[in-house]
Formats: sequence, C-alpha cells, structure tokens
Amino acid sequence: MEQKAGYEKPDQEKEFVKEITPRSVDFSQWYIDVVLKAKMMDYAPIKGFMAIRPSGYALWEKIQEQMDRRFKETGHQNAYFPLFIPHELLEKEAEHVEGFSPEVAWVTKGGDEILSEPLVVRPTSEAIICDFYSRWVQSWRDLPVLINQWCNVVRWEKSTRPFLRTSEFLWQEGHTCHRTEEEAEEEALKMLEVYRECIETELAIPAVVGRKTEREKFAGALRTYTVEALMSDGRGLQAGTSHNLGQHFAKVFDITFLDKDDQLKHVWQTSWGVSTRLIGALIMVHGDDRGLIIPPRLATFQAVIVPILTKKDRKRVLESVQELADQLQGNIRVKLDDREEYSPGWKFNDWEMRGVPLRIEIGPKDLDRGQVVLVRRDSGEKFFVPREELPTLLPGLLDQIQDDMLKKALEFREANTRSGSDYAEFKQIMEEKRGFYMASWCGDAACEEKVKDDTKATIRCILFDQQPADENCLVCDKKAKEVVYFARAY
RNA sequence: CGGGGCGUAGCGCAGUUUGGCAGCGCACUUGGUUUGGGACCAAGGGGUCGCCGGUUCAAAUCCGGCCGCCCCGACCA
Repeated sequence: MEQKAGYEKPDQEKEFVKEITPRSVDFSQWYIDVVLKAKMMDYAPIKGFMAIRPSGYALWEKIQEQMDRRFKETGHQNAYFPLFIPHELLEKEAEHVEGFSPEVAWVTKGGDEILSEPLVVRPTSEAIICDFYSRWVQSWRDLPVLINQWCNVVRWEKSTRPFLRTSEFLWQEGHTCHRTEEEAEEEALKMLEVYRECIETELAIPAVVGRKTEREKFAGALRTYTVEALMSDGRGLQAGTSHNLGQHFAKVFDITFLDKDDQLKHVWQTSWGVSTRLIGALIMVHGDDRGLIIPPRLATFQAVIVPILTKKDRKRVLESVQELADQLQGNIRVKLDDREEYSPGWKFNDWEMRGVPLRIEIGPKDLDRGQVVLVRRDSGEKFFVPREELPTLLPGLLDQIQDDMLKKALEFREANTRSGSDYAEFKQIMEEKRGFYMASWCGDAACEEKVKDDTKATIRCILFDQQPADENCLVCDKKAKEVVYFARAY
C-alpha cells in the first residue's frame, strides 16, 4: 500500500456523502467523484474530451474575470486568432514542432475535398500569431505588442484527467513583442507575478515561482518560468507558465522592425498562459471528503439560505427567508434554496458537495429568537447570530474564510516542503510523504534524469536568487549551481 | 505503446462458473404524508445485456473477431 501525504483525521461525525470516496482511500477516485458529483464536468463520447458544466464553467468565468482584469491593468488587449494552423507554419520553428508534433490533431479534409495543404488544430498559437506579427510589426513605434487571447486548444493526450489534462482545454495565451531582450524578460517575469498574485489572492492557493530546467521548458522558448502549487496529496502541479521566447520565433517568422538607430532588428517575444487546469488545482488544494470548498472570492454563490419548513410555520419561514435574500443581495452573492421537494438535510449535503462557502439556516425556532444559523464550509463551524447583524457581519466573515483557506493551504505546503542533501532520505520522502523537496543541483540533466528514474519526481522549478545552501549536488555530489524544488507532479 | 481490469436501465451493480421469463439499489414519474444532517408509503415508466459473426430448440451466459472505457507503467506544455 502506498502512503500518501497530508490527510486530515477522519471526521468523527461520519456524515459524509456516500458517493464520494474518502481521500485517504483513493485520492484519484476522490477527485473524479468530486468533479462528477459537484456537476463540474461530464465525460464526452470522445476519449480525453469533456463538457464543462455550469458549476465548473462559472468557476472558469470567475478566474477569467480576475485574470483578464489584471491583464488589462498591465496594458494588454484581447484579440482572437484562427483555430487552424497551416502545417508549414507550425514546422518553421524546429524545437517547437518537435515538442508538439506527437500531440497535434490534423484536418486533412474540407467537406469532400482533400486539402492540398493539411491544417493542424492549434496546440498553442505561437506559429499562427507570429505569422500575423511579421506583418503587423514594421517600426519600433509598433512596439511593444501586448496581446492576449482567450481560446481553446487541442493536444492529443495519451492519458487524461478531467481539468488537469484533457485533449481540449480552455486557456488564455498572451503573446507579446518587444524592442529589447531586457524588456521581454521584464514582461515574462511581470506576467509570472500576475499569475502568482492572482492565484494566491483569488484562488487562495499559495504558489512557488521559479524557472524551468531545459528538460521542462516550453518547446522553442529561451527560458520558461513557472508557477507551481502543491496539491493535498503531496503532488506538484504546474499552475501557469510564462516564457521568454527570445528571438527564436522572430527569426524564423521574420518579425523585424526598423529601430531608432536605423537598424533592422528582430523583436524579442514572450508568451504566457493559464488554463482550466486551475480548476483542478482549486479542487485538489481545498477540497475535502465532503466535496468542493470554493474560496469566497471565486464562488458564484457565497452563501446559500436553507429554510427549515414545517407544516405549521411554512409560510412565515418562506416569507422571512425571501426577505433576507432580498436584503443581502448586492451585499454578497446569495442563493435562496426554497425548493420544497428536497429535505434540509439533502440540501446541506448537496451545497457542501458543491463547495458553497457559507450556509444560512432559518427555521421556526430561529424566527422566534431573531437569529440565524451560520455554518462555514471550510471549517464546519456552526454559530448562531442575531439576524440584524448579518449584513454587516457577512462580508467580513467571507474575507475571513478566504484568508483562512489561504493560510491552511500555506501551512500544508510549508509542512510538506522539506529540504536536505541526503539522497537516500530524499528518495524515501518522495516515495512516502511526497511534497516539495528543496535541494542543491549541479545543473546536469543526467542528475535530473536519474532522480526521475529513481523516484518519478522531477525538478518543478529552479528558485530565483538562491545560493545553494549545500555546496554539492543532491544526486552526484559535484559542485552545485542551483537550488531547486523536486516533486512528483501531475 | 506494454501489463491488468471492465462493458447488463440515467448512475452503481448482481446474474455469466453450470445456456431456460432481464433483476436489485439509487435516480426518475404520479398521488399522499413529511421537512433542524441525503424522509416515508403506495402505484408507475425506463433495456439493441458494447458491436459483428458462430454453436444451439434456446445465448447476457459458450466460441471467434472487433470496438470502447478505467487503473498501473511508458510518453508528455
């Protein structure tokens, strides 16, 4: 039996929804159960594809809204580029095509006609966008180009998991052109920080930033930066990436401009993206054995009001909750669940499974006492509060929940981030406890490869501005150059 | 691509060994009673047993072929 990291003690109450496999039994099955039972997605009749259902898509819309706002604030504009890419364009950048060709989907026919020039469905849009940029950029006055697109991409994956790796997924890809290398580097790092901050603030996920190794970097990039998060089973997940593309694409796609000094130069480019994978991260960082826990800032409904209806008091309870719902609208995002065909207990379980941060219960007894029952989804805490205090109390409580969720995730990550210089100990930790392991590395791909063979762990990122604490490489014991995080990753 | 498992109602499964009326739980529909942690009673609806072929009086069940899905590995922004 494989041991897994970081499970909570089983809840004493044992009131869990039966359909969800406990995390301690089988984390993968737990994840699948949650995404299905919370109606986040459904499997498509094609392997590796899925429908994102309204409650999953609502999360994506919130993520988009928050990311998009930050992109605009940093000077970017949205645009849209074609779904199909002529194969010859994709082929131009050698490393790029080599990286993606195993997973591209092809279009070889249009109607009844066999296409003379086959098309590929975009696995990412560098090629087609660079083709446009070569015409749009002429002068230093055209720079910088700061464009983002929200779209779908297709990568023919061999093994897939809902939200984490599907053959089609939704994402955004920023594509920028700059006059100088410094400016491109600054952009790549700026957007990396936008990702980190947004993921931390909105998704309540603490993320580590760093640089990818040669082995892990984007096909065709000069350097790849990454935002890495730790899931509650101790595995790492790449939550976003930002690339300094250098002039690789500019040279093959001929994106040139006449600079102030009258010299014809190639632009320096970046690209950066986050995808619907973030939804998977959200589930795996915050979820528990009852299902999802959505941070208040991203929740479609921040609180759900469940009336307790009895035959005698039905009418006055219904009137009262309606009044409360009206009163709270505009203050917080609230949902009144006044369906009479479901029992309160059923609703409690259902809304918990779907992760609504707060539940407000109101029954006859509460009406008599002028109070409501509040239940926090994240902690399970239950309290009785005077009804008139709700409008002032709720926004603060939601902020508190958001903070507590981030704090809890951060504590988990810290407790599961270890460091050391003993390779045997490292192997044991990757096998038993997992989590992040910080260590010194010589920079040699062979050591990276050996770790993978021995432990299935990979270098998630090279930390910025860190001098190796240990002088020697964790693996080969030669002089170390970098400090890296190892983890088994999704 | 390699190893293992599975395919029967919307979902989860039994039935296959030993061929003989297509079953159970949940969900769904209608009516009634209920409602403070997945309520109860009654009456209903729902099937190309993955597909194609073979054996047989008779196939979910036996035989052959094919397809698909899941898990583990390999590969993988």
